Amino acid sequence: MSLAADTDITGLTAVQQAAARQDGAVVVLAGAGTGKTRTLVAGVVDRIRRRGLPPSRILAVTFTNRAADEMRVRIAQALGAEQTPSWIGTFHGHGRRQLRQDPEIAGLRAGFDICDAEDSRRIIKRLLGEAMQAGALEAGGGDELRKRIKGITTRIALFKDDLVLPEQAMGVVQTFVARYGQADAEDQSLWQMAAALYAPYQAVLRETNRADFGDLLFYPTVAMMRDEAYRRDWAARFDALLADEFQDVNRLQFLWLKLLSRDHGQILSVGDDAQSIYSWRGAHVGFIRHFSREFPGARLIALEENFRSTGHILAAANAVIARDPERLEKTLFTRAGAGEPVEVVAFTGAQDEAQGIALEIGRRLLAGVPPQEIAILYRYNFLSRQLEEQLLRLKIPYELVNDTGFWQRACIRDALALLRLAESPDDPQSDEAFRRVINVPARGVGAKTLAKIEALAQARALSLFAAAEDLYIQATGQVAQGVRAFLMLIRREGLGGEPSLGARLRGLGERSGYLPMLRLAAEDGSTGLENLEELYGLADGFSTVEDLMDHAALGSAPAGDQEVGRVRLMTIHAAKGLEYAHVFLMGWEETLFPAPGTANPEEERRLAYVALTRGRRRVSITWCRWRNGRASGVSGFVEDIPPASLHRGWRRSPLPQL
DNA sequence: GACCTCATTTTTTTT
DNA sequence: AAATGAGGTC
Repeated sequence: MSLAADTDITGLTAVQQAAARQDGAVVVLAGAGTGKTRTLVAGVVDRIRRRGLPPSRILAVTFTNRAADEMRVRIAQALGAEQTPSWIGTFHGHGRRQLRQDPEIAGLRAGFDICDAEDSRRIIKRLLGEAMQAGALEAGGGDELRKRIKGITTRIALFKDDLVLPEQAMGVVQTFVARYGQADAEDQSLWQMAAALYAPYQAVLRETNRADFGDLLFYPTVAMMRDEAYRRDWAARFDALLADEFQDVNRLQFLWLKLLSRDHGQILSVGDDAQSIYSWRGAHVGFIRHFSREFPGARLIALEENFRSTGHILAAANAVIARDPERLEKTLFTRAGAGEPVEVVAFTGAQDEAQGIALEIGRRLLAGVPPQEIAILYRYNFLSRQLEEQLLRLKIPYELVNDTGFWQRACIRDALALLRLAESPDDPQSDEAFRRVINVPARGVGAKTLAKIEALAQARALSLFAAAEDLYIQATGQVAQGVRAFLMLIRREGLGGEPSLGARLRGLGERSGYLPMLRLAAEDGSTGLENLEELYGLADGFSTVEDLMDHAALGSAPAGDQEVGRVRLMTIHAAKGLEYAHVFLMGWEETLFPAPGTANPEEERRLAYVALTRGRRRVSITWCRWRNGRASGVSGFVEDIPPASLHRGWRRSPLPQL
């Protein structure tokens, strides 16, 4: 899709336009490549320009920051920046905004921190440890323990996504086992542990004035359910709601939208049930499939003309998804020609596969295909490994598309923890940050010393930082001196003085010894320094520490992410909503994809559908007979593709136009 | 008691 | 890529 066609709001098809102008509750069933985003953007434009609604009274919601940014840019292009609604954002972003205005509904104070999945896991780890010491729980050690920490954390998140309160959790365990689980003993006990730790976990968050991802929307929604006046207050702020990717909303998100739109019933939701791929995050495809049940009188409009792919690619995708019996009936068609059949190429091993793909990409690049028009998609992240090696070997420039990577890197989080600690050293809210940085670089504070600090903090109701000050104030010796220097640095920094956030971060990094430590390590090719430089630049774009921290937690990748001249590597999930002229789908083996023994085989099928429909002109599926010493056949999805649209082996045809 | 190095192992998918 | 665990040294 060219940029011009993309941004031209007037150039809509009749159906798209009807969808955009439709009044009341409406669900637009928009197949892949049918102009979903254009329609949504046109919907916003229509509400402002034709219906005359003030931009400030329109709320549009997406799942990813990328989608929100794209929508904002397109609306700004159509209407100008000053006419662009400020309530365009992700569910988490909106929830954050609402909770920042009313933190007391969650028992929080102004200035609460948002903690991400890693922070959550740290809390669960601590709680599990305490429960084990008390003999209340048995959670094993090592790998076992790590798995359980993760399992419990994700399950608590699923409780929230389904609007389950801590005190209700025990009662719904069996329901959740049936819905998500393998129903084995391990799964059962994980759900039970999650239910048991849910309340203590929330207590820790509240005591340390923090909210996790789920809380951002959970508390506002619960508050709106319980308190009609509160709900009305919020609902009255908006005249119209618009929701993107509606097939992936979970119960919590659905209810939030419903509570906000109940009074006027103005909600335009857009989605494709055939592309619902986030049930593991609590999404229920039923919300879009039975939309009119929840919004009586809702209109359903289907977009079926695909403007993206050629005929064979669509035929393949249609055939794969046709075997999902639950789906809403809808068949994509295109006016573009038949194009090239989908290729399927078999390899003997994983390395051959990676090499084969790299070589083929090399050929296409030589033939003049721009690198950014090529994407390699895989089911699991680990599949990118060997591919990267081969691309490096052939000197093919590539980019790992990984939305959240940057802000989760250890060095970025360390730097931010330093800043958080300097901001409010006496607040227990900063304890997690303290734990993170007190011994990086090494200052001789290990587990035993930390335990001593924690005990003192506990006994005297101090922050860890304040407790450490007390402990070290008159201690002597090499170690104590190093720690004391660090404590004093933080204490001084708190008094402020540095002009910009970037400069403050840099100063802290320098004087805490963090940057010098990285420089020592940099000789063996560490990327930490580059990342930090990027952080310093980005940080200057924020006016408050809070804004910076929120942004870091909510995980949008730094801009400058749209590198031209690089082949893209990503998971199928990450590719949703994107399109490329040339798409490689690797690892299509029956032992890998669909994932064997999955609780939700239909979702794997939809994932295959998403994968196939990313391609505009050429789609190439690869698989190998041996991977990790195990034999496998080709994925069943390949068998579903009509033979007429399938070609075995690379096709040596002249390369089609983009 | 703390810290270093080395090897091992891991992963569905992510806001 | 990063988070562990073991085993050895200071």
